[in-house]
Amino acid sequence: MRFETSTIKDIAKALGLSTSTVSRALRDRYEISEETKKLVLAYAEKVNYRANPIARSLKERRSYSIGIIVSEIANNFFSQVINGIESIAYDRDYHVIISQSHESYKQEKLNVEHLASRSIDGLLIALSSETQDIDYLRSLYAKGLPIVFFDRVPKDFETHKVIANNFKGSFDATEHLILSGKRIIAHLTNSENLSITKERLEGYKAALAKYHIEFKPELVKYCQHGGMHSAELEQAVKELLPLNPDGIFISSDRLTTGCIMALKKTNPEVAHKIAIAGFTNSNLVELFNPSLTSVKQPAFEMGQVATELLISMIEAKRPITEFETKVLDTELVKMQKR
Amino acid sequence: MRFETSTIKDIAKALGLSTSTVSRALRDRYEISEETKKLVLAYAEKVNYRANPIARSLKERRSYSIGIIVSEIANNFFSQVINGIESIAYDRDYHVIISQSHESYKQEKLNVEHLASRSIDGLLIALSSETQDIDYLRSLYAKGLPIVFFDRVPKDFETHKVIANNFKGSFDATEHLILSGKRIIAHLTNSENLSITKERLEGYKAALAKYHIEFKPELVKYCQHGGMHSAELEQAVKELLPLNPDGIFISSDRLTTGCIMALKKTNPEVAHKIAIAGFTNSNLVELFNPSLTSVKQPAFEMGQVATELLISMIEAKRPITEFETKVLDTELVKMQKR
DNA sequence: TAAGATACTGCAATCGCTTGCATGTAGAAT
DNA sequence: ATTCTACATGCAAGCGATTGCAGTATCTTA
Repeated sequence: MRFETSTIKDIAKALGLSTSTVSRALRDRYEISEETKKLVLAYAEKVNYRANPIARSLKERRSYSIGIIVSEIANNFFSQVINGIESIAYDRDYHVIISQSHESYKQEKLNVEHLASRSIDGLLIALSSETQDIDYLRSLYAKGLPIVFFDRVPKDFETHKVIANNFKGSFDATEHLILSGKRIIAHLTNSENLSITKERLEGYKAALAKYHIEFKPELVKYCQHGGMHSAELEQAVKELLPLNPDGIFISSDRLTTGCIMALKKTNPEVAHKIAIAGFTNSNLVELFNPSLTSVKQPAFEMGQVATELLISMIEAKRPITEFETKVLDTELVKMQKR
Repeated sequence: MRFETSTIKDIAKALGLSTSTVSRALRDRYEISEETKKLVLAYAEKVNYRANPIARSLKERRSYSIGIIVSEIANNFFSQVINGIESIAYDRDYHVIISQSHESYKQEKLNVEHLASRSIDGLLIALSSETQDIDYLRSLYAKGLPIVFFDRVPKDFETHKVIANNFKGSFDATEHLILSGKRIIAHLTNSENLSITKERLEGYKAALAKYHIEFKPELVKYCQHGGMHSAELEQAVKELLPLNPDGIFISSDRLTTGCIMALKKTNPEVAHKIAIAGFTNSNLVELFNPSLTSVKQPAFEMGQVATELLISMIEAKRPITEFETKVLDTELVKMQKR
């Protein structure tokens, strides 16, 4: 099966022009007379001509597409980020190619390298929870692949980054729990590798400190796989409950929903007694039972900002030396009274 | 900024061979001596050579990528389908490019045409709720673009299709409501254009008929935009409530969550009195309050089957004349006692 | 010894598009 | 009449990989 379309050559032949003239007419170059342009444009329209982007990519050595790596698209936060990315990319005539790491380092590396070999012009990436070694990214970056990190960013990698104000988001959520009378506040969080894990832990600690509540390391549980495995979560919950927490602050979308699920499953009787505050961009929070206080990240905006930065890198005439880390504010959505 | 990689030419120069020899060695052709092959392979490995897929696509007139159109990736059903698609596609060395129609016909058409011009080898599509005119798809299909429809399929379009057993899924859900004592069962559903809407309505009617409950058209509410706008849903709920339904059967993922949300928002006092059964692939159903009975579609499997069919079309030596419509069974997950 | 078989390797065209350079024409300026 | 400028168009190379055909070297076989 072959997919047939007309080429610049067909147009040239039909109009008795050379391919160069046609190409230039289509690109509206000054060398071509208005008359010829009209002729070409009209004919191109008639045969529904579409430039072959593959050929153009080969010639111009760029593909007008940008790669995205997230852990899961079935995650409210990431799918909202992707919507933000698309909204900007399509306006600027870029295409996006989405890949999922499923929180696996191996998968992430494979996907990135696959994308890179498919001539993406730039990469937007949120690291997987397993990722520690980012040398493969450094090497691609050194070869000239523009990269912008968002949400989960590496520590020492000089490029643009876009993150939420994780410290403040965590601080606010924890403070909210404290102000509603909770004193034994557990913290369920992601892999220690992640930037967001560290920042959110700091916010949590700071809120405790402000109200003179002692920080107890045993109240912090890390989930290596970011809640991808329910066993991991149930284990964490099982270890936390004997410490009698009256509140839990949870640091990611998947963990938040997963933790409530685990609580309900393993200890339904206490599920309603523990106040929960967590990061989540789910638009179904209002339906949850037990209900919770959520920290919403500006996901859509994050995607937009990251994409703008990436495109600016891609289209930069000369190497960029000044990099920004944009920090966007989160929003605290307090638990509904019921 | 330019992204530098080594080409076949570089290898040829370094090894004092011609590009054709290198190309043939890499593709393990019989004309090349074992010795030369080893040499080339070793060097290619050393410089981390990756064939430029753009160049290969141009030469071979195919891109090894397949396009996907869904209404929203932020939808459990679709994101699971996508995971199924990926699982097969990557195994067969295809890449996937995902686009969202956001339930808009215009957007859908735009995206499909964009994808087609980017030389996708085939298309997997679930129609938007607005879509009525599929001539643009017919024309691409006629030009040789393989297309497989899933979930939301058009009526008269001769190609492979993969759908859930919507009739049975709806029948089971409605029957379940009846067996739990409900008698005034409303039906909240998608745009009338969609195949799934018709099939699910039939299942609903059949269940009513089986128990000699009269079908009342006024108990059926259509949402043109598939629940993309909350106003639309709230309006539907507002019109339904005066009819005093004791059960509602809802026919799509987004509508199901949206409807519960609308109920809670506009009429919290009755929200718990109405039994709800609906299609949804959300993995958070257990958290919902009020809880509900859900019809789960075999989303992952649907993606897999559709992809296998599509790839078989793409790789077919001669035009295909026999088309299949695969029907996959749904699963009824009954409401949890609380 | 000549001719054929076998094993390797390279030349060059091709996919569709872009673009530097050369060419050609007409009118204006010297 | 000669030179210059402006405008319009075409030639051909090149992006990276694939592949039909041709060429060379070595070895068989009659």
